[in-house]
Amino acid sequence: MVPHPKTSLRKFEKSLPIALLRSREATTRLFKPFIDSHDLTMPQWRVLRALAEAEALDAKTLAERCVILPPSLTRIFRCLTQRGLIAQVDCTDARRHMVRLTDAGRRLFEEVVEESEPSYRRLAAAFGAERLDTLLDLLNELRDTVQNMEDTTPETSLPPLKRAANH
Amino acid sequence: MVPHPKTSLRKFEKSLPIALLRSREATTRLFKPFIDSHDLTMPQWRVLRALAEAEALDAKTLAERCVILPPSLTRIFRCLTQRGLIAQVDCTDARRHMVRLTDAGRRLFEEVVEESEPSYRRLAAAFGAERLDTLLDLLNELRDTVQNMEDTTPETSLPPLKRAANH
DNA sequence: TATTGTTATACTCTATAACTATA
DNA sequence: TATAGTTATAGAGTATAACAATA
Repeated sequence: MVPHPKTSLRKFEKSLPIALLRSREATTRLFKPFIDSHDLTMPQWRVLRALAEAEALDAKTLAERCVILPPSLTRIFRCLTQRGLIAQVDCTDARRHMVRLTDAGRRLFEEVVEESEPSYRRLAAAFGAERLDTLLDLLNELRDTVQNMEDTTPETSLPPLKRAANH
Repeated sequence: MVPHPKTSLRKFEKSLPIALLRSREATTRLFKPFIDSHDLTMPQWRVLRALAEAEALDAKTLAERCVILPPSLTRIFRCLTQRGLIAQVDCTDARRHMVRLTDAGRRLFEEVVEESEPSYRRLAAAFGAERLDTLLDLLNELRDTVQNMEDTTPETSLPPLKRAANH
């Protein structure tokens, strides 16, 4: 007898933040070994991935796209630069820290993509390629929806009293 | 002139782990203030939420459902118990740490739910209630799919060489 | 002997404020 | 004056191994 009441799991599974977290945890578990084996952390990998699809990006854009706070990004820049995976790019606005992938960075990126491709294909096959596409669209649209809500909502109708976190 | 190349964002948005992360970040931003204002962290909140829908749960089940590692859960138990929000429950298997919500814990849970309800409704209205439901189903099914893949996949066809993380 | 959970430890990320430099 | 990024700092989560207690 296992004391795991499976009662009323439905409501729990209907929680959006939790469902997102658990799904992410599952997919991360699937792909993280490939990232680990190249001594990369997940945030570092997101930065490489974002840079792989753009000439160069500045810290602010990367922070937003990769969901990394500026202080973390500063450390990641330092680390990836030391490893020769990214390099700074001159920018007309001297305040901006623009970076790009080096050749070594691009090689590493493509290596990881290649290695993880079979797992991705097996997932797409098991889940259904079209459903995966639907899911991705819904996820991106959800994000847009929340952003629009924030943009169009007067401050006063936002949460009660935004206190400092973790305290 | 803003130096944010919007080129080829499509591929980046097609990355499943990243799309999940960014969507979660957006929805978390929406609901976290309500959690913060009651001096709860998100993991603590997940534990309360999971317990709100079950008589009592043991640490292992909570760790799995809430995506929290056992050492973190131990700390969270200690904190929530000190605050009188959860209490230990006797279990026939003395190895298991079973906990339940106290009355105070349930009151707090319902308070948070009530306060965040308007935001949830606005999100459901803006995104579409049915699409939200579709999204939740897809997320839960994705998780199941990954789990099945892991269960049915021979160890040997798994990633190349699972080295220790962060090193 | 296997399972459950706690402790110990190191590292990373999260989050905020304060500061510097540039526009 | 506003913006971009870094530094500083505190705190929490992540992850692993080792240990204790129970089954």
